Amino acid sequence: MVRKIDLNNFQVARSETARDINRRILLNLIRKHQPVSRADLSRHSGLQRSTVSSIAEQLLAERWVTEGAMGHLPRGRKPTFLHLNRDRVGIIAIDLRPLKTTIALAGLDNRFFAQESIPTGKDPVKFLKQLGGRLCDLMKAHPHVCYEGIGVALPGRVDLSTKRLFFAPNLGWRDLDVKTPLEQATGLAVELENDANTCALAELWSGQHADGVPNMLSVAVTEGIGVGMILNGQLVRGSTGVAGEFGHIALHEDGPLCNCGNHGCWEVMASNSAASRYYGRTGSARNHAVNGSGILPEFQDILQLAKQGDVRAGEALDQMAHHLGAGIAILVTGLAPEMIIVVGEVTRAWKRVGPIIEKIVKQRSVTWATTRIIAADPAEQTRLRGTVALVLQKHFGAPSIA
Amino acid sequence: MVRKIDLNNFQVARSETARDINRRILLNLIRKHQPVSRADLSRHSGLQRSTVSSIAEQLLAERWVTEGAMGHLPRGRKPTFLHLNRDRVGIIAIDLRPLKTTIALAGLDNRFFAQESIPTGKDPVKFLKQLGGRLCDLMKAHPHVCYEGIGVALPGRVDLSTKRLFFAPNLGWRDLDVKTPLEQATGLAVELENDANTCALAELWSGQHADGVPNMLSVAVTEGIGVGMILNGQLVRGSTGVAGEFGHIALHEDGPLCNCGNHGCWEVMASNSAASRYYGRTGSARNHAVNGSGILPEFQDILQLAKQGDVRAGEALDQMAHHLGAGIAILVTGLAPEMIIVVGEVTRAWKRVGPIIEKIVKQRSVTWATTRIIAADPAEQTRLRGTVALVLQKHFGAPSIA
DNA sequence: AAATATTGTTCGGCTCCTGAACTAAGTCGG
DNA sequence: CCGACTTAGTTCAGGAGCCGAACAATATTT
Repeated sequence: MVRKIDLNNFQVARSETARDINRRILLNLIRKHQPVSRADLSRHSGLQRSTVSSIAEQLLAERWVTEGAMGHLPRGRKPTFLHLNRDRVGIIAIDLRPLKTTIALAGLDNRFFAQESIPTGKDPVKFLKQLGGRLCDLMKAHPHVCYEGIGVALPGRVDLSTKRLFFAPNLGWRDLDVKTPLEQATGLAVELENDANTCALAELWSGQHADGVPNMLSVAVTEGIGVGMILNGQLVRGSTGVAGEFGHIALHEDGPLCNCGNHGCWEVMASNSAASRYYGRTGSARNHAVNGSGILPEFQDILQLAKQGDVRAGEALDQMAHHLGAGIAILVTGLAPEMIIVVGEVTRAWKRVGPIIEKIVKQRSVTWATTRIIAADPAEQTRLRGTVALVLQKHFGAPSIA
Repeated sequence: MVRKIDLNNFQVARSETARDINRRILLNLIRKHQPVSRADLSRHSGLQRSTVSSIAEQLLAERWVTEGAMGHLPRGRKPTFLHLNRDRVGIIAIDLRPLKTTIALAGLDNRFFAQESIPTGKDPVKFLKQLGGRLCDLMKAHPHVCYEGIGVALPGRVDLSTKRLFFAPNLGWRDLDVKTPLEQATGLAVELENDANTCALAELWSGQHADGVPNMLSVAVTEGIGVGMILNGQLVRGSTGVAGEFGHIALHEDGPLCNCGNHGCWEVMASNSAASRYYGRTGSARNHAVNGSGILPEFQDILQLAKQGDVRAGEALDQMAHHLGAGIAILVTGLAPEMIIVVGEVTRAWKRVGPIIEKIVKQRSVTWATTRIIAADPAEQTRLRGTVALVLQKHFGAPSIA
């Protein structure tokens, strides 16, 4: 895929550029093949053994990698293995959701060695102050970590240039600076990203299905629907950062009214809230409240009921799945990714929902054969892992050249 | 935009890599600012004057650029201007459309200095043989050109790995090797690309509106609808090369039957053929044939009639525009490009069609403000210019690194 | 013990960028 | 008319970094 050089924003190559490029390649190869010897790296990369040694020396000095045990070969000198230095960096991952906010501390190996959740406050300024305090506590509790940065997943789109949150519909927050308060509280660089985008990043950088997959989409289903797009191996954010709002494309012009002002948007037809609505309507009674908190049941309850064999709940899920499939069919037809990963509570009923989606997509998309549709494992904490990837990208991503 | 390094397909940096990168940057700067002095290039690029001189020397030796007239400054030594060597390369551009195939010979400056059209034959093998013969004639007629390659725009998608044409619905060609016969006839490298993609490339590389626009879509409206996507400054081809088939997303589940087997696809609702159908239906008479060749009038005739004030023709165009807008609204909402360029005969009635599209998009897309919708100038031969860009990309595109 | 295989290091040679010094060629002010 | 100043372009030493060959280290096999 040839890219046009952006003459308004490019980097010329300096003497050190080659080293930067090769360093990143080796870092990625070590990440993939660890533990791995210098000689193996040379073979994998095509670089000379001498060059690999030189770069390895630097990486060791910078503590990105460590030398490990000796290997064993049928003949010849034993290789010394290199692997990523797990303790080198700490990344603070934050998943800010409408109800609760999760904070975690991750190492280079994408494993979390601390995690806590707090309820998300309504007042953004107050809450960000509280969150900043929590982060300081976390850092004080782990003083020997070399902190690399903070990644935040937000339930809304982030302005590419100002780095402010445009609008988070389910929080009611608008044009908010999330970055500065957290940076001032912690002294670390903060990277913001839309939650659907972080899901896609998570799958790209640490997914099980994503090896060598340059085109993949995440479909994040909650109260709304957001899509994260990885195309040609990179996140697509569109003009100002608002790409991915497929949740607001019109599926049925005469459908229910959406918050956005239009009728029959995908997320009105296929989100968790839609399922709640379907449940309310299927029977005759409208206020069959389950948890007593409102007129319509929470989506969690519908999942629970369906599992227990409740027919109405099951049918609500089926309807939701049908419309999810209709939207995904559009994505498959238009973008033909190798993979689409569905994220959200709905995956807990994947045995029921998955086949319906598959069926609709096969029916409606000419190009269905090119795309695998996969449910994200809820245990994998896709959002959180994505924010880690967001921070690690800086070191492991392709260098920004030309 | 950080890209993940593809460990199955990467290039390490060698000593010459820096030169390759900087050479491409300078080549692009010369293209943009020509005529331009070495000193100016140094300022634009940030490279040392000595480095610029060294690279310029190479480019002169390779005849990519030539030294032109002296400039004039209020003070100091006169600069010698550099500009692209227009005569350096010849690119053969081929636009293969269902009815006619256009062949042109272009220089580095995107200007065509020879052009001819032949009717497209029904038998692909026979036709490709004939086309190859024509190409040889063209090359013989211009023997002093240094031929760089052949770019072909096809009315169908091309398999990324096999480079074969998957399927061209309006030609009825299926799984066809277009590349080999043309390469054998001419001895030149042949690049194939879908016509919607070439339109997008044309706008990216030689468009008037595309300066510094990394995200843009082309919507190619003919008997069907194809979309070409430039995202993050590069063509998105999807899994096997079939991305962009937005023409086959379902707009109305109960709409007319499409060739693809589904109902209410965008291209059934908004293509040239759709307008012909609307024309036939608006009045009571169905076979109001205009050219006498069939039951429905050609789209050309509808445009003509509408221009002459025919109400039915105008209403058919309005309907078509309405549905074009509905599809474009989906693209704007989901991909939020800076720009969408509409290509096809329909742009000849843009004064009528454009405002309707704008209106629908504003109504339906939350993100409409981020996107300009523009009609391609038919005189600019977007398809042909795109195939030239396809070939030139190899030299002017960002280097494939890491 | 010698031959062979494999890992990892050292070093000269090459490419290429930087930056300072230098040459070339113009304007301007006295 | 001439020297001061300015800008364009070239030359050259110095340093970063890759390559490739030679070499040292270490293991197995004969």
